[in-house]
Amino acid sequence: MNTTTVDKFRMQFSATAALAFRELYPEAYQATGDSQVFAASDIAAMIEKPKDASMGRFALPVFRFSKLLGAKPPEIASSVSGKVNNLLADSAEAALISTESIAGFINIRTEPKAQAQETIGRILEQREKYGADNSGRDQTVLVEYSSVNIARPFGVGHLRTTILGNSLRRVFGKFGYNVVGINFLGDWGTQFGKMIVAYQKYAGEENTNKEDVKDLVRLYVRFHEEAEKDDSLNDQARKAFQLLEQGDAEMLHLWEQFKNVSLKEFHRIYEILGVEFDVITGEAALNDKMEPVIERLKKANLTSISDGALIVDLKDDQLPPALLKKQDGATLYATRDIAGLAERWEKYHFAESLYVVGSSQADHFKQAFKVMAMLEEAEGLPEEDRMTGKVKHILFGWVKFGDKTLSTRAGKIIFLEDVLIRATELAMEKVAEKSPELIEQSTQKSGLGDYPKIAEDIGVGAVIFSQMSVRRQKDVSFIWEEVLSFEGESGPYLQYTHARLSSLLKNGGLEITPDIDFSLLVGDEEQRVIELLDDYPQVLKDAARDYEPYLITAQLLKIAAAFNKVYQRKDETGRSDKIISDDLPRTRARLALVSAVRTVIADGLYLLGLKAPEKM
RNA sequence: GCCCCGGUAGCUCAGUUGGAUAGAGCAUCUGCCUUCUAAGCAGAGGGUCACAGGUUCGAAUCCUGUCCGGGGUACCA
Repeated sequence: MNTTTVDKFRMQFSATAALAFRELYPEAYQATGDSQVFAASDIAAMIEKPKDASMGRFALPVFRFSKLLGAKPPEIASSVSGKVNNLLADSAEAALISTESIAGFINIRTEPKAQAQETIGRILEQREKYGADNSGRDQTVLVEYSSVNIARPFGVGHLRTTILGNSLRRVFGKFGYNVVGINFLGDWGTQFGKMIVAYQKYAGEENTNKEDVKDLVRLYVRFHEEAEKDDSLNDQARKAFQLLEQGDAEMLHLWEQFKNVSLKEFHRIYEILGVEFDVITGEAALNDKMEPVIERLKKANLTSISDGALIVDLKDDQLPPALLKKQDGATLYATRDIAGLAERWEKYHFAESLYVVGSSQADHFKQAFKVMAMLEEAEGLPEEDRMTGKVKHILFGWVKFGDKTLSTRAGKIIFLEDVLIRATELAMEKVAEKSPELIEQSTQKSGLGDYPKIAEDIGVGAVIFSQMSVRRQKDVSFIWEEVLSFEGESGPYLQYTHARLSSLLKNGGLEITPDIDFSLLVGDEEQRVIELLDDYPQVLKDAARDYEPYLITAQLLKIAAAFNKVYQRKDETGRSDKIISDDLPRTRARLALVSAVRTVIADGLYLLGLKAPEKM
């Protein structure tokens, strides 16, 4: 199991503090025993991070001991802090931590050299495995994401699920899970009836190129316009889908055409985004899986007919019944997701199955999960055979368009590709301005057109970052000037820092080894960087626990900022205090730090789905 | 109506398992490139944490109510 430096020190402090309490307050200790509040493990659990890093590596607030010990918090903090220091002075590991008390808090500092040695040593040894562990071994996690609709545009609205899911897939992989990333395409349903009707009616007069997704989208939009005026079109669409579901050859043929054109297009976009899947399937693949589940539900007496539709009454005032079949007998979205739940459980027996889908579908997933829970209950399955509690809806907010020019064109589709192209164009301008030689040397071209790969990496990085810098639940504002900003908190800022680190290592030209003089890394700025690196493994765990990759984004920004501070530092005379200098031991120590920072930033960028350029 | 989510600096957001003077970025203003990438760094100004009660030694954080915004509310997905 991977432990961090601060964990180790925290345990040492907690054990010593427990002893200090015992010796200082023998009466209270007698009364409560160490199984209550004075056990090292209880104290460890109370430890928190100081508001400001300069106050110490970690802290113990003692307010809650006040009543029990009949003393004021500052007094307790002061005496316990003193006692701990005394006890530590006698121990073998004497000087590794020290404490001081301030207004009810005991602040604990770690000895800088030890902190540096432990953390940097660990990163240099473990490299890209730093922060990884095996806690997920032999367990399968399914992550469903992207799940775009066939024959519809890949719009910016789909960006969030795609980016978020791709990142979660990688984060779980870091912990040794067998992760299965699933792209569950919306390739079935009444919408295809609409497409088919639109195609049959308008393809001729609109001169449609059926190989072009944008043309198909145009037909789809036209259908909705016409249906506004003529509701019978919707009936025709439902009819067409019904025929499709019954296996009508002509309908199937058209459906396959639409599907192939879309898939080709999607793969191109995924390639550009660097998004990967382990399984690409779709609702249509569940066609023969729905009846068996419906049969199970019927057998369990959970179904009923309401207004001519086949439903499951969820016995819940908060949830409407789950519809399995419409009046006309055709299936619905819920039917397919329920069938999918059953199928995936049977196939994978997952530890967790995550659905990365927008918050607007919260009720839909509650319904589907509830249906399965009721079914498992009714069938009396043993606990280990139930998926209940293992399936989760990983919801996220909308992508909002705050930009005025866009909102006035509300309803108009914004193609993701156009966003990516614009970002890449801007990145290219910037590269041309800063490092023109990179464009001249560039041999690899972008999938977006005639752009050098480096411009794509940066532009796409900026777009991905815009989706990964905000908490999941929150709506994210899509504001062109912010998405395309390459300064401050941005993807390119992280990438730039990575390029700078890479460049330093190259210029240094030294082999990076852990046998350096760690006492050369005890400065405040260096220590700040090292502490943030030390926190990284815990951040990864939190990101996995909360399904929140943005935590990684936030940590990388802190690390990059802290490092850039070291990089730009000036000495007393106002000269810049360089990483690489004539002082060989110092250069070696600093390059070891550079190398460790680069390892962590590269790893984090990978987990977020951004490229980590060596130069830019 | 009911249910879910959100409301923190001019803007976009962190901070919400209760803790120490509420933090970043953008924008505005002031500095810093003859040697390691200035896509950077240093600094300034900018706050009724939507509002009102409550719990607590301590509330942006927990509870109750109100207001504002977004979403959902069976035959779309």
